[in-house]
Amino acid sequence: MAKAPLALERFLPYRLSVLTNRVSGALSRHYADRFGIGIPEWRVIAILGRYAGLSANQVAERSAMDKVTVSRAVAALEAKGLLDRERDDGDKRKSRLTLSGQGQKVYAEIAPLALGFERELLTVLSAEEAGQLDRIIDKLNAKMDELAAER
Amino acid sequence: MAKAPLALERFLPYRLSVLTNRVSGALSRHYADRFGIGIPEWRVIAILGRYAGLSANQVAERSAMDKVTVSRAVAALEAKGLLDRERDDGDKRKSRLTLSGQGQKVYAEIAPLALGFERELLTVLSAEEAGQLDRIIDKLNAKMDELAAER
DNA sequence: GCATAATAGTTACATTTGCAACTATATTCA
DNA sequence: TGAATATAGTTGCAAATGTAACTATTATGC
Repeated sequence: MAKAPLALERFLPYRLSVLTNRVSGALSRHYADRFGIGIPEWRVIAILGRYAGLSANQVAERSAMDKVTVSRAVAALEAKGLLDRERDDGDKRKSRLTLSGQGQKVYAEIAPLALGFERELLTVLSAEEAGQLDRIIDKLNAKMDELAAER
Repeated sequence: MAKAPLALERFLPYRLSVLTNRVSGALSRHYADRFGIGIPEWRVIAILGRYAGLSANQVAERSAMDKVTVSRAVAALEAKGLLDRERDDGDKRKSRLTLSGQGQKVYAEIAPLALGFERELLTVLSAEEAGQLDRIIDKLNAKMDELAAER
């Protein structure tokens, strides 16, 4: 039984990592240049653009970022006047987060830009392949859930 | 024509990023714990394990890391006694990099571990899907080449 | 053959990030 | 009730990373 040698350039985690870095890098350059916004901030905006009034923790859950990252992104957005924080009356530990008028304007500009980038990226895949990729990512994520649960 | 809303959890760059972080994180925990080695160092080991005697720049090319990252990883590995640096006679700017005996031992331990992780991950995909994923990654990378060339 | 440009690699600095410890508030249950 | 525990969010500190500037060496063009 021949042992497969480790060829980094064929190694899936490596390949994923390289592709992801290139994609995220290219995308974030778009809005970093134009809006002075980093990836975590952009994710918070994307979440709040769709679901206004979430707490920081809820944003963290939906964005797969940890709460420290979210906390800092929220603080940065607030400082830039893109986000409003309103203390929750029922539970004073929480805040309701919403995009300010400015924030909504930024969202309205970035969202199409991001979707356009995605569309452009997907031009190299057939509709079938795009569907395959989607399912495959879901499956791999499910596997990661399983592995994470084991420990 | 209805405009697709931006749902972060369906947005490809985001999905790739989340999956990749989880995969890389899980994998690197394996060898970080056991060998006190980070991702860049592991990549250098993987490359040199297969192609001994490359220069730092050649390692950078093959590993898709920039030369600063490689430089630091090489320095760290040398400090740990896992790597030998030998000044090139023809061109004194370069060095030939090789794994030391120790380094080869680490390589011999990590490589199967990494391949085992990959195999485990791929258990959730059919052979067909694994092939699809491979091709899709290649296509997306090609697209990124194209986009990078444009600017 | 010498000034200029290119290349290999390193260093410095600023930014990002992640973990752990912390504050403040809320919940649990004896 | 009130002591112990949990949760929301922040802060501090250390490590990782990227960009730009730097050194040393080699290649190029006039």
